[in-house]
Amino acid sequence: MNEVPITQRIECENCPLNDIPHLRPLEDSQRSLISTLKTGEMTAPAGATVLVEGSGNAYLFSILSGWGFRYKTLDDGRRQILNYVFPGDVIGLQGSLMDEMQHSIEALSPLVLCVFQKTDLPKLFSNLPQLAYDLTWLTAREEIMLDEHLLSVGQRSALERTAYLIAFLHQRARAARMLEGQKSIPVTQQHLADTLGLSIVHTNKTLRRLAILKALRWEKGGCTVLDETILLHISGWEGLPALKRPYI
Amino acid sequence: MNEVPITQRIECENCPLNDIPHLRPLEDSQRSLISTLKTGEMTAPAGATVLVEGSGNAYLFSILSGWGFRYKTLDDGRRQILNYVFPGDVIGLQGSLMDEMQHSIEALSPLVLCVFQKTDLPKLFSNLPQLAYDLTWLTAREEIMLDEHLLSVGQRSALERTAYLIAFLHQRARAARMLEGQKSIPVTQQHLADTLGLSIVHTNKTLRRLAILKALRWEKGGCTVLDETILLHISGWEGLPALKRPYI
DNA sequence: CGCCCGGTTGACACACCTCAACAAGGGTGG
DNA sequence: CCACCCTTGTTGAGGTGTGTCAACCGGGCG
Repeated sequence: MNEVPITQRIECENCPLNDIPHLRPLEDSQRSLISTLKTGEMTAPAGATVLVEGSGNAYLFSILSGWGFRYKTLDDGRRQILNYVFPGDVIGLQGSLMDEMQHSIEALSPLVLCVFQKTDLPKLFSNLPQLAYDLTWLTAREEIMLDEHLLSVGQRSALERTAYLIAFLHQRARAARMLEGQKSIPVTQQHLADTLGLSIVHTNKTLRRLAILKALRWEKGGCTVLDETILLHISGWEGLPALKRPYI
Repeated sequence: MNEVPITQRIECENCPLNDIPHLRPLEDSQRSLISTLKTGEMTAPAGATVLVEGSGNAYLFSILSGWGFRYKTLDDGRRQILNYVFPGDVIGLQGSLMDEMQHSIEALSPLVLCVFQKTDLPKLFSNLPQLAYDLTWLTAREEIMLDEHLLSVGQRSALERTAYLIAFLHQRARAARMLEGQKSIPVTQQHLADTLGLSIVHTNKTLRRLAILKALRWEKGGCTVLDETILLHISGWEGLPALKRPYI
């Protein structure tokens, strides 16, 4: 499933990321430089494993469309979902900077990925300092999200934690314009449980409490946020900083 | 306590970091360039808060000596320790890249910090691509550690988690040459509890179990690892990748 | 039709939390 | 020098949040 043919189809001028208001627009000169680095595209169906822990993959990807998640597993199968990935996110950087990936990535919905060669990374730092800066910015932003997840799993109760997670996914998805047309967040309760560090049964009961509070509605294969204010209030989370983020 | 006088005392050629074998040595040209960016030094006594969540600090620091930790708190006082910082680590990058810090940093032992101006960061990316690359490398490494912490807090049992944390601190401290002369890890059980997401009482009982297994010994104000193999075995952790890491 | 997957619910178990009391230092002030 | 307090660590008893087990439901799909 990692062997999907790589072909270039979308030109960078028509990149779907250009239309997402949450992303800081690229200058034309930057875009043309990026387009020289772009190797091609890759698609992955929902449920596919895009990157595998322990592998030393040769590519760096930027997500053009779709949902996915990063995770690690223990030997006996316990799985921790670390974070979710959205259009504009860069994945595979670990495999490019270090020798191998320390986590895996799986598609939640069909993914379209923009492919770069990991060997171009030093070139990017030498020739495109602004893009290198953006890349570091994105990595620092990932750290901010992980910090909040860790605070959540370590200190918040099941109800607080679940409210936080749903609000987090809602904010990120909305920023990426992925909830237009009443679309819901495409996760199973097992995904949420593995993110929260809770059992699936308790996750279910906690979600029902939030549904009774009219904070969300569970639909087949996903959930829809009805009242983000309640979720933020329950979790005591302030929400993501409203920064225009760069992309590559 | 954030107002310790800033003065330059140590020349970069005599930087204590040069002597730590775990760090990839700088080339002379790099070191001289860094020395032009170095603004001075700052010291902080044990227990001092070096950086505060929500502040937009003007500096970027590299740790020359001492132990510290990063943490976040909830409104009602619950605290989650996110990670520990060691000599060679860079802190304050969030305040430099974004508007403000999303976490605080406190000194566990007296800290000596090397101070850089945050406004020099774009200059560093433009003029010193290798150092910018190293900075990104360090950020990616921080992400790897956070991923493992999250896996730990989310999925591992109290015993597994505690074993992991002690082994982790031991490996990092040893790499930084901070355990020479029978020195122990200078944390209280409250620190460990706040890292593990456990109560202090249960942390105490779990540490005693590990002590009975002869994996560690608790001493006044810290712990000493007696048998790292046991800790790794209990936690099912493979240890930190043995990479020579860069520093700035 | 029948199977499988995802979601729901109740009963019960247990890992971990809270409360509480105490011990051993270390620091400080008289 | 002692007296006192505060911090840190230790231990027991009992409570609870969350896990485990198990049964069932509905829909999608072969």
